Amino acid sequence: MKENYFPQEIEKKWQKIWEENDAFHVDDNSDKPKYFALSMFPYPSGKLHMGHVRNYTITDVIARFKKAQGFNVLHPMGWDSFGLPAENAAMKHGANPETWTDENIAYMTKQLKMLGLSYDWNREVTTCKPDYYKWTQWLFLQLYKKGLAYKKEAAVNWCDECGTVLANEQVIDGKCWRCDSVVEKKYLSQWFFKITDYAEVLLEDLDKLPGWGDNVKTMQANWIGKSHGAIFRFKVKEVEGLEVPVYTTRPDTVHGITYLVVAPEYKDIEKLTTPENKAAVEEYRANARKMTEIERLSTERVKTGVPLGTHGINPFTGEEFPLWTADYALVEYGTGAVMAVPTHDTRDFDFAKKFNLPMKVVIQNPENPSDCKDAAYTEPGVLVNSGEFNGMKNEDAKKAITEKAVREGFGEFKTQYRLRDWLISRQRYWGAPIPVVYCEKCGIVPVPEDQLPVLLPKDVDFSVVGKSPITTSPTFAETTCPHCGGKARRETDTMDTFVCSSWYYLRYSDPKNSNLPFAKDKVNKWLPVDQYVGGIEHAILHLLYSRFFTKALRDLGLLDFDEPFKNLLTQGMVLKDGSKMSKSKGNTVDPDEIFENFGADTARLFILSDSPPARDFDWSDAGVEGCYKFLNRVWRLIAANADDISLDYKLEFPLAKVNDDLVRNVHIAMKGITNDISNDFQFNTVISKYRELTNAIYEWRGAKKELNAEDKAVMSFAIISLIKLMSPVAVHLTEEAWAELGGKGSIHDQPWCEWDENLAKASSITLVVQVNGKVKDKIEVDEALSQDEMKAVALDSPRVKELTDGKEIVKVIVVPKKLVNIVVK
RNA sequence: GCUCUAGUGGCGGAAUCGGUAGACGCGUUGGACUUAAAAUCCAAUCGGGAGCAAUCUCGGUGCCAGUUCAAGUCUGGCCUGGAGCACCA
Repeated sequence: MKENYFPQEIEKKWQKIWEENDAFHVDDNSDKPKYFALSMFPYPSGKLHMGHVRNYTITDVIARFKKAQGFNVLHPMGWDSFGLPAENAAMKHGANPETWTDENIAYMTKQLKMLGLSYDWNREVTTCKPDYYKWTQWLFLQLYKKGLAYKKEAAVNWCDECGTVLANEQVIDGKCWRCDSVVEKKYLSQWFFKITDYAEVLLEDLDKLPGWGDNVKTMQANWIGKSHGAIFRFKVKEVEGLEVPVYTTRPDTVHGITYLVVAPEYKDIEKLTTPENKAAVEEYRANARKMTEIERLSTERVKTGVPLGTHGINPFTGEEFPLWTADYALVEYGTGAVMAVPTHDTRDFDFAKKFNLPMKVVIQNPENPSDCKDAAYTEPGVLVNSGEFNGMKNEDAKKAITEKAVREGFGEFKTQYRLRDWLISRQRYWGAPIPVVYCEKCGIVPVPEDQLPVLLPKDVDFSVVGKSPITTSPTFAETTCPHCGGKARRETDTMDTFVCSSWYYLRYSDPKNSNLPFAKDKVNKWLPVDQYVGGIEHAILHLLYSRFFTKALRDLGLLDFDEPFKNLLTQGMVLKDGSKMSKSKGNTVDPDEIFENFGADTARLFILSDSPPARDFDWSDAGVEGCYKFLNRVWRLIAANADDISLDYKLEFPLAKVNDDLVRNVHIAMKGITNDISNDFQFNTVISKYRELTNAIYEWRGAKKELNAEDKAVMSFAIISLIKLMSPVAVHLTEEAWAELGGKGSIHDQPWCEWDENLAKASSITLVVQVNGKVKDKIEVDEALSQDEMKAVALDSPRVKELTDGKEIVKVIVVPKKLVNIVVK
């Protein structure tokens, strides 16, 4: 074995061998229990960044650990390869998005292989390839048949920079999630997925996911935004037969209504406007329409609005109140109209203050009544000024008042969700074409399944601005109706890339299937994913969409499980000097350089070493070097002792004779490392245990001059165990060492180590002796000591005698195998 | 504002059940080896105080209370950072 560690040489050698042997091939027909370890697949942007390295290393170690533990592990990789950057790059360089994407995939594949990841590349999935997007289109058709895909005219978020619409979830602070430019409102006819049909079950089933972090679950719950309340319908004094329904979560405050607000886009707003107010209302609405999201937000809660001139009638009191329009009422939520109770809602209060509208207190805290002159009172209380409901607790009144409305026919109980339907149309080229045609006679006609895939046209001009390049194809749009054979036009919109990534994990179970997206038995065998690892930035979008897809496909009978991802690990960001690595800050670290200078094993070890996976990780050059030095230290340890190590060592002396600390230390490490990986993947402590064991072997070896036969067995046991324990992380070094020591096959096919509970602890224990809760002495004692004996030993300690001399011992607390606390006065 | 999450040495972090706070590493300092450097190895490293010294002593896990023989860990209140949502009626 070479004296020095040359990672570059070793790593290339083994990567080649693994590839030639198809070493990580996964067999569908194994007797072993299955385990599906999944990383979020990357967008092929060009090069791997350190976030990828962290993500894939974590999953790889999990996959290898589970494999060693006897699972049949599915650990695949693929490419989320549709999307705008490819199209932009094509425009910029006059190339084709496909070429650009293929080149990036090739480069990044090379990098992934250099990282030594144990992927079964036979199962690679690439969303922009026709053999994949054919099935994205097919799934669209299934959802369409079920009524879960539909087209409607809607106010949409328009990003001018990207020339496309965005889903609600893709608008961040009024800006585009991808290019950061300001998002505008536009009215367009677009395709939607009816995710709202699944709002309740998407919320409820979060309880079925104990393996997800609470942060992600609450984010999803907040996004779905369930609330309980009531609908009340108000008659309009000036317009016979027209009613304005409102949704409220505070039916208890209904006697306090002093005005009512409808959104500027409210459907009946024109009927509700009197001729005298028409001009002002029109102007207000026109302004609201022009406003971008960001402008609407930047008004920072300064309320605006204009009166409509008409009046509503409160069926509970007979009182009349004015109708207004204001943009703080949202047309998409509830009924688009709000009953305003300024005394008990802060927004209504602000609005009423500004426009000098009347207020009426209807809820009070009897202990500390408020007149609501300076602020709304939104706490619980008792009803006042509310007729028959006076004196009732407001929580009880919610029910009683709604019941009255139900009885008298002007209201009902209502559960409301914030979640909106998922807008999937994109006016872009580089996506899966939506497989429908528009026929003059037959209307919307889905493309028959046997005509899939609808291929992206190649004869397009990428230099066009403000519209989709796909529309420039002279051949694409023009087609015939599959139904009547007449003239028809193809849909030129493509699907949001999140559609493609909402089902890719299912395809891994059966990636080559040309008859179906996946066979039912295979998908049921491999799924759900046992461990999903990825960034927290996908907590809402991708994970919610994937959950929706899984549930919809279950209802279509395509699979038999409810949730796609059993356990979710959201890894923290990789930082440099305290801030996120980014090209603009110039603080990026190129993985290629790390591979070249230190090797992939160092990169893998370091990225796992300093922080637990869920926390942010601060990259430091010194830390990388520290890990490189450690691997060198391990190498030297093995190389220096290689001649004394035998793979068929025998440690066959009776347990009682095992007073060798090294043997115990190895067992302690085995137990500790196994537990640390099993409990929340605490790789940082796993690596500190590698170091402890390495230090212990060095120390043990340093204390001996000559090794006798038994020593050699102990040495062999220790070093081979270290190699085994480190094999999921330092994948190349351990493989080389295993081979050099004469191991057969691959270290990565060896079973995980097993330890003896009796040996996985120190031979004696340290009895901690406290006086009044403070540590005063430590005594090495036999573990078998009874509680009385422990007490006796503690009281016998000279230190204790000294400290308790002349004092009264009030109490002695004995914690078995640990501690004695003597309480004195 | 609401929801989630975190707060421990110079730094990253460790500490199954409430039971030795600071594992392991980085950094720093001193030393060995070397003509020298790199590499490597050894030692020290939470703060204050006492002592020539071994050592002893006090304080210490964001802040303030509480429960307990015993609190980084449990309870109540507060402060700060991070993330998400945000006029959702």
